Order: sequence, then C-alpha cells, then structure tokens
Amino acid sequence: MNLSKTSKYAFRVLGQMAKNEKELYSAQQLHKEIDVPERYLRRLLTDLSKYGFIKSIQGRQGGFAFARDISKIFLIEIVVAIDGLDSIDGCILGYDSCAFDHACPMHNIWEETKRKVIETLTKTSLKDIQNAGLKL
Amino acid sequence: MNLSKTSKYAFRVLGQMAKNEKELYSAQQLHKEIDVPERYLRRLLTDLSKYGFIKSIQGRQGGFAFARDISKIFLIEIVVAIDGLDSIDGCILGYDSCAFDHACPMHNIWEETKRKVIETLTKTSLKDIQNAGLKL
DNA sequence: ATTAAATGCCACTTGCATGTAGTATTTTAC
DNA sequence: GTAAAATACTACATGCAAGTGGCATTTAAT
Repeated sequence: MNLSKTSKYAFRVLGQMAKNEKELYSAQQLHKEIDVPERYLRRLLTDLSKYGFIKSIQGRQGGFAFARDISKIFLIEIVVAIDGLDSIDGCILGYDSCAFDHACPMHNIWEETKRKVIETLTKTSLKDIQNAGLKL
Repeated sequence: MNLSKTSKYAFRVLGQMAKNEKELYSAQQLHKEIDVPERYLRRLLTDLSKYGFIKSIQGRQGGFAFARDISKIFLIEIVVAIDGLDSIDGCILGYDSCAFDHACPMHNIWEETKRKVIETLTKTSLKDIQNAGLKL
C-alpha cells in the first residue's frame, strides 16, 4: 500500500497529456502545466517512453506523445512499471512471505480492501480521467 | 495512499501484543517474536506509549502492556498517530489543495476506493485481528 | 548496597527516493 | 552548415525515513 511520489508525478503527467491525447508535449511545456521539477520530469518522461506508454521525438520541435491508445492505458500499469506490483499488492505488514499458508494477522481483514484498490486501478484508464478536474 | 514502514512495524507489534492482551511484553521478547530491529522497536514502543495505545513500566521486570481496551483501538488511529491522516486521505496525485472546488483529475475516480480504505481501517480494531494469522 | 534487566533520551549513521547539473546527441529552422 | 531547441545519458547532491549506539534512569532480585 504505497504509491511513490514518482508514480504520483507520472499520474500528473499522463493525466495532463491525456487532455489532448494527440498533442505533442515538450518537457518544458508540461513543467509549466503541472507541478513537477523540470529536470526530474524530463527523466521521468524518458522512463515513461521506455515503459512504452509514450514515445519520444528528439530534436528541435520534438517532445512526447502517447504511444498507445489511452483508453487502453490503465493506472495499474503505470504503478507497476514504476513501483512494482508489491507496492500495492504486497503484505500490509510488510512481510515478504505472507500467503494463504502462512498469513499475517491482518491478511484476511485487508484482502477485500486491497482487491478494491487493485480493481479500481485496473479498470481505470487514462481515457476515463481525460476530462475530469476541469470544472471550476 | 501511503503506509510507512514504521506504521507497518506498529501493526506488527500491536498485533502481536493483542494475542495476549493482558500480558506485559518486554522489547526484547517482542523483538524475538516479530521481525523489527530491536533498537528501532524500542523507540517505537516508547512512541506508542506516548500516543496512549500502550503503557510502559520501567525498571527490571518492566515492559509494555495495553493502556486501553483493544476492542477500541482502531487501525486508523495508529496510522494517524504515526503518519498523519493525509498519508491515507490526501490527494492521490499529491496535490496539497485538492478539494471539491478545485479537484485533481483523479479525485472522483479515487474517492470511493479511498473511502473503502478508510472505512476498513476505521472499523477494524486490534481485537478483530487478535486470533488471525495462527492457522498453520 | 550492588547488580541486573528493563525503559528513556539524544545524537549519529545509513540507505534510498528525490532532485540537480553538465554534457552529449538529435533534429529543425534559417 | 551553423545555431537553436529539444531529448538522452550519467554522475552527483539533498532530504528524510530507517536504523544504530552510548549512556542515563528506573526498579527488582539478591
């Protein structure tokens, strides 16, 4: 049950880019739109392109654009790429080996809630959040 | 959506102590039973007693025992004491000011899931996990 | 009284995520 | 073909949670 700051940044970036899903965004432009340190953002964008969510275009007039259909990019994929599945799915007490045959005291209590979290992240795509957060 | 390692340790400790809710536990004994570094555990136990979950008894034959009825110690209290409420309740994108009048793109999508997490932590007491995790 | 076994306090160290800097590379505009 | 504007790479710096160490204090057993 952990979402790193970097994953949060990734959500911000990709969420912002999803607003105009075909547009080519430069790091500088994105930095102005969301609150992420510019150099760190640049590295993150490079990483996100390596993960295959976006593609990078080098050179002047370059930038980043989605490499895949945003209706098929699900939040869970982003978290898994950056933090790994265990950050969400791992034992709530942090035990390495916590399974049905050797469960921690909170295993059963937590299971359903964890399932809910994973379900939400699994079924929510960038398309689903495309036009949220604008209503002012 | 963040649970520090320290909170996980606290869950382990208090969960272990709940198995015999009246017993007086020394730090050394608890260290043998759960996987938490001894010195760190000692500091944590002192903190947990300051938070009022347990009481400490100094001197030889001293140790720690619950200060309150474990059926009324809820998991959310432990997280809040150690990490603060925002670690769970805060904006999923990490924005400081994310509320109904200025919501982040994921606010609505995440709201129900967050509610579920908080609900589970709020209604689960140490008594509820008292006898879990023993079945082998 | 002395010793032993426990907690309490404070400062220091370590490890890792986060953040920064410099420079190389790529591509377009002119 | 040269300069400008973008990404790519690699190394270093910083901050904070996690972990360690030394010593003081408290209390019980002997």
